[in-house]
Amino acid sequence: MLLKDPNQVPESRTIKYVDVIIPVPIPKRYRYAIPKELEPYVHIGFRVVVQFGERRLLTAIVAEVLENPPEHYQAKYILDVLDFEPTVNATQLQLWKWIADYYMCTVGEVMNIAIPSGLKLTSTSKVQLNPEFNYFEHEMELNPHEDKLLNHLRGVNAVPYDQVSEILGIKSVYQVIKSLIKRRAIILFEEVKEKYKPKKIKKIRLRDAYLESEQAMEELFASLSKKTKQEEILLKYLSELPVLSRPELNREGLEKTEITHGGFSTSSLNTLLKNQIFEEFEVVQSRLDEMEESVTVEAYDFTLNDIQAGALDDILEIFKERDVCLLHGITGSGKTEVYIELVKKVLANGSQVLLMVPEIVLTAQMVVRLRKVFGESVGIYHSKFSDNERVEVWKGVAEGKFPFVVGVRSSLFLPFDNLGLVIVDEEHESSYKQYDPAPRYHARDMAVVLAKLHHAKVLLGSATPSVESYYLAKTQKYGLVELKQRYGNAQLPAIHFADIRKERKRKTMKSEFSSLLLDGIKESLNLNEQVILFQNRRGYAPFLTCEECAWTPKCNQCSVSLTYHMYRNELRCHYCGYREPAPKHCIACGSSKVKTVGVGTEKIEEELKVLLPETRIQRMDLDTTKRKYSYQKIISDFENQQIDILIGTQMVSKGLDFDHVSLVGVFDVDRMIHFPDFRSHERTFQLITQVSGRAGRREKLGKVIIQTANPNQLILQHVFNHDYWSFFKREVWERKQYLYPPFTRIVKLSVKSESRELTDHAAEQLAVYLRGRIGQKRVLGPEFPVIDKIRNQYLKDLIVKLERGKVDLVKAKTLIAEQIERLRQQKGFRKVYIVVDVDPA
DNA sequence: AGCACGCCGACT
DNA sequence: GTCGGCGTGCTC
Repeated sequence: MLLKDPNQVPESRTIKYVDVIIPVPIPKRYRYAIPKELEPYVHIGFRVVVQFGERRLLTAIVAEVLENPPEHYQAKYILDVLDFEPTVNATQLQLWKWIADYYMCTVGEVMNIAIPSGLKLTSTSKVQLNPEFNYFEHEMELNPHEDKLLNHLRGVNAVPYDQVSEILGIKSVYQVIKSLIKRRAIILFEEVKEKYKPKKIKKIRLRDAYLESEQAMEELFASLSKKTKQEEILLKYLSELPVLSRPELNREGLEKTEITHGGFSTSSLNTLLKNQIFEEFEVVQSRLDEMEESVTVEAYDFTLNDIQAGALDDILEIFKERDVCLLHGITGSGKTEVYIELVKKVLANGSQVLLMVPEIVLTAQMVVRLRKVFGESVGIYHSKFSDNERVEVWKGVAEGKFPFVVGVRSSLFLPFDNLGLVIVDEEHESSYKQYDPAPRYHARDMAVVLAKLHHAKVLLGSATPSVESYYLAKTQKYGLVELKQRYGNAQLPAIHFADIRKERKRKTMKSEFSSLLLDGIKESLNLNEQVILFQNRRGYAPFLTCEECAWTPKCNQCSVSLTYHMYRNELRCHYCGYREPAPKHCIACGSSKVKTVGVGTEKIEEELKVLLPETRIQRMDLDTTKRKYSYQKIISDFENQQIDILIGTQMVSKGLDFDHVSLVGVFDVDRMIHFPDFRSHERTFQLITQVSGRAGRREKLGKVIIQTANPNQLILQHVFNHDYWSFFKREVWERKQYLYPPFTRIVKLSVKSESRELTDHAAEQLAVYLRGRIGQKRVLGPEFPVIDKIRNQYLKDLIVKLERGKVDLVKAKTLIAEQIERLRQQKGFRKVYIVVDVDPA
């Protein structure tokens, strides 16, 4: 690619300009000039290459084309245009802007996560010897570094800029390079390359000449009669592809690997190619099909039952008047089928559909199902996809190949141009909220915004709707449809509580297992049924402690204890990833009485292996599912009853349907209930209800055993009765009392720095500013969070509560931003970083 | 964010 | 004196 000098003076009178979005967290607008010859090719949404600062090249998106030059500076020129079609359409740009404003970040930050990095360019500076430079004439003027670099460059083509410091063995090389450029000894240039490469497969086919007549083919065979290897290859080709009877198949050709992997000689094939009997060609192949190849699922035939059909009608009716509808359907009520019918209808109208699902629900199970119904028109957007795969989905959506997309959070940003419907499944899931990096957006809420931009409808689905969404439905902002019966009239599972306080007193506990739960497990196993155990904490134990001196290993960089992981016998920090071997003796006093405290999935697994030695047990948590397909492997093993008991974290609670699970056991609910967060009750209700939903299918009644120190807690009673409504009423009452969402909007500000004192001072100062401008009562804190140091950054939080309907949100956010700016202007607080999280999860 | 510049201590 | 560390300011 030829790059032009950005500072070159324009030859012509009228120049156009562009304002661009650059992938950088700077809130300013940047305006560039368009060179005359590129002018016809520059349009809104196109990618252009711009120089930003002295050394950086960036991929920018054209946000606006303008007639007038900037007033106070000389604009640089755009260096190149990368597209013939817009990469980003106008609606996407509107969404980006909306998100940047609402979540208080820059459009550049939105761009950064919105487009796959394969659509961005990498710019790597390279240094090269100037061929016109005569080394020997100037040898004496050079300092040792300059001399060393030039000598190195004489042997090679070009060297990446970052390698220069290695070559010279010094850190700051810029002076050396600058001086050499001045002497015209070297050239510094930027090499720009498109990162996305389509996957190509090599194919071969017969030259057409041989298919034109039987005679040609006979002559070919005759010429090969003594060349056995080559003849074999020809025969193989003809047997795989009957081109003699159907010559049109020759266009398709055969994959080269089919020949070479079939034990045929590569060199013979090469000879055939060289002698112009075969020809080689390449086709672009999609990477997207690999995921499903291993999975088989029976045909997915269904008809909606009366209740589902009724729900569908209700939804359609609601959509006549409202844009958003909440589908509250208890677990197992068959929401997915309702979605599918709805999607069919919208697609038939010629509109696009986006179905959003939380990360872990999007498994091969679901994908294969949807493929069965919608075939090639479904695009899948999963977070475990490589960047190249993402680019393929992106392009597929843009080209209209995928009118229907199933995807995670970030699929919101795909280049839809005609959305008719967005479905957000498991709408309550907190994984729809992105925390790091900015934009800290909520995909469910942004789905509503996206749909509005497209004049499309939104269906939110959940068995346990978020309090916010259900409140909006109950106050008539959203439509509401409820599915209160399980599909096929199955019953909701029966909930039992194992009172571990009583069992401990009676000494009927076997380590972490109550007798009620253990007997339940045995009973299920005896009936050849499966069991799911839920413990929402990975590792073996959350910490170690010395019985003699109470010493506990802590993370150096974070204010947490280290979690003990048995399978590697190491201690790990779940916040920064630090690992070290587990100590045999107390580091403080040398005692060997180091004990684990608390319970994680690993410990449950280990104890169970001792209690039930013959049983096939599998653990499913972050540690066992890191590889791309390991999650699916576990799921399919469990489905095929290769596993009797599945122990896991939240992962086991989501969206999966198993036919033979009769019992679900839940550990440690009390910790969940008493977690210090205004959403802890909501989370507990959702999590237990979701995981309970895995128990029992069709005619079989499932059973759930929850271990708790106090079965009388109100929230557990709501769970016991499967009573969402009572849970909701109580929760709404509390939130109204204490001014939490949906009655307020929360903006959380986290102050971060390398020193506790600095963080503390900055947070206190910020609180003063905010109270002065926003109002005393609206600002809570600052408070040190429970974990007040992560990766050597000290944290202190402030909460701003803005009453719904009373406070002008836009104004309030502007005020908040101004106070942050005001703080950052102070010399002493330059090293303080403030994270703004709007609507924190 | 990244990158350059400038000012400072600490080494040949 | 130069090297590299860190604080500061700018990027069209």
